[in-house]
Amino acid sequence: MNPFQSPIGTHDVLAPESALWEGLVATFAQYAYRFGFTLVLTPMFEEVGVFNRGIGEDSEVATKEMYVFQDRGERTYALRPEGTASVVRAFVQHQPTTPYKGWYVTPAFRYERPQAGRYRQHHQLGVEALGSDDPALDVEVIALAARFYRALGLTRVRLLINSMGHDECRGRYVDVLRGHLEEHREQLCDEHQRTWSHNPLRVLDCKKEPCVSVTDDGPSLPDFLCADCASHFASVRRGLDQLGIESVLEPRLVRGFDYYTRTTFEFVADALGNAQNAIGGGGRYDGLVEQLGGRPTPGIGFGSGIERLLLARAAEDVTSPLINRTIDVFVVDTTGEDVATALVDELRAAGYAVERGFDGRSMRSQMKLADRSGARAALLVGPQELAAGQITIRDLRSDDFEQAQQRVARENIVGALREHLNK
RNA sequence: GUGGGCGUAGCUCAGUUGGUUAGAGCGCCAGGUUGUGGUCCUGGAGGUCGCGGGUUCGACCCCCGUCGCUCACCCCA
Repeated sequence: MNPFQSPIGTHDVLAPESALWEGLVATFAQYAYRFGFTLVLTPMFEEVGVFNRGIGEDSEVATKEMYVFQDRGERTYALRPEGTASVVRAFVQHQPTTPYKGWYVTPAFRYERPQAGRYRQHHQLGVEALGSDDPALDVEVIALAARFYRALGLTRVRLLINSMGHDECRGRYVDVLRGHLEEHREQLCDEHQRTWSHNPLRVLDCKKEPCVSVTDDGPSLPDFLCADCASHFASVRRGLDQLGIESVLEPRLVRGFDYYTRTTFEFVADALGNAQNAIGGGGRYDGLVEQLGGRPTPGIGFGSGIERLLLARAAEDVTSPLINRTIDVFVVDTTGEDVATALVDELRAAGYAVERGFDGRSMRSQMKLADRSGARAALLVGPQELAAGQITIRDLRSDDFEQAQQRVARENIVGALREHLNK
């Protein structure tokens, strides 16, 4: 066994799998750009308050899952457990003009026991839109996610949606819910018998039978929306309908972070049979900017887990690569005269992806490498070519030795290769 | 944090009641073809059998501990 390996719950990603990551991120960048979002980069760690103020001091993530540490200056930091809080902190710090729309891709860290689709370091891509409470913006954010998933080739994805209202709606609901839970507290599962009073919304998330039936009979969140929130929610749903994006009202959907207000949503991949089938989620957080010290500013965003998106693609047997990472040409040089060194440089300058043999390997050996590289053509330089000032272009997709290769003058190689590859 | 399964070559895995030098397939390297890949043939490299302790004349195998992987609960992406 090696003395070192990647930490628990983390993974190295090498080719060819890494090409899927590249393709996924490139696709997301393309869609974010189309939707008017610009890239935002923030530190991977923040003062711990940035995170636990927003997501809730006593949420699961804040209490037991954060990677908290002290630096040498005895400041207390945490590795980011999710993407939103950092972007909002940066928004408050720099005060860009609104509406501000940023997209990101980032690792996220949570200290938990790993299992399928759940890691201590996972990766999210997402967007945040700040400075507008227009329901059309909610629709844009959700549509971006939906269009992106479709571009990945995912078809068995459902959108669950709910509205939590603003503080007052939510407060009234929580009061009534707490009352209901108190009446039926003996019927709750063991864990929630202890915690129902502290955070009643969490009971809605519980999948155990007793809690499910108690909350089924209880008050429903959408019934408590004020006129404004109800009409906002109706507009969001109407906008989604207009775009042909199907959404399923899920009154129990409250999500894990405390900062959510009004629109909340979650995308689940039905192809993932296990419990980790949420591939993305998000919502509005109209109070978060203020909580992090800014002027009252509404906002909405979503985040999506890269690992789960890839698992969902695999589960749906989607095989499109999203991006091509095979090389174009492989240079085989058996002269020992460094012909390849200048040749590959010239070809690369012309825009080709080029690999070559090293270590003075035999022609047979280098041809094997050429084949394995996936290159469409090999360029051969041996003593004969060197003496004649020529290069042999060898087509690697052909099995006809005579037809498959031609000699061209060294100085015409770029043009000849271009012509050859275009055939 | 709790529970199940599993740790043997780069990968996927065999390994007899505990008995000489731990094997296979794939992959890798070289050769057959001193200038030609993808097929075929031959050869080679590569292992502290996760780690530590114990039982035994003898341990990959049995026992204890530990670390890791994995799956599930919980929660989430």
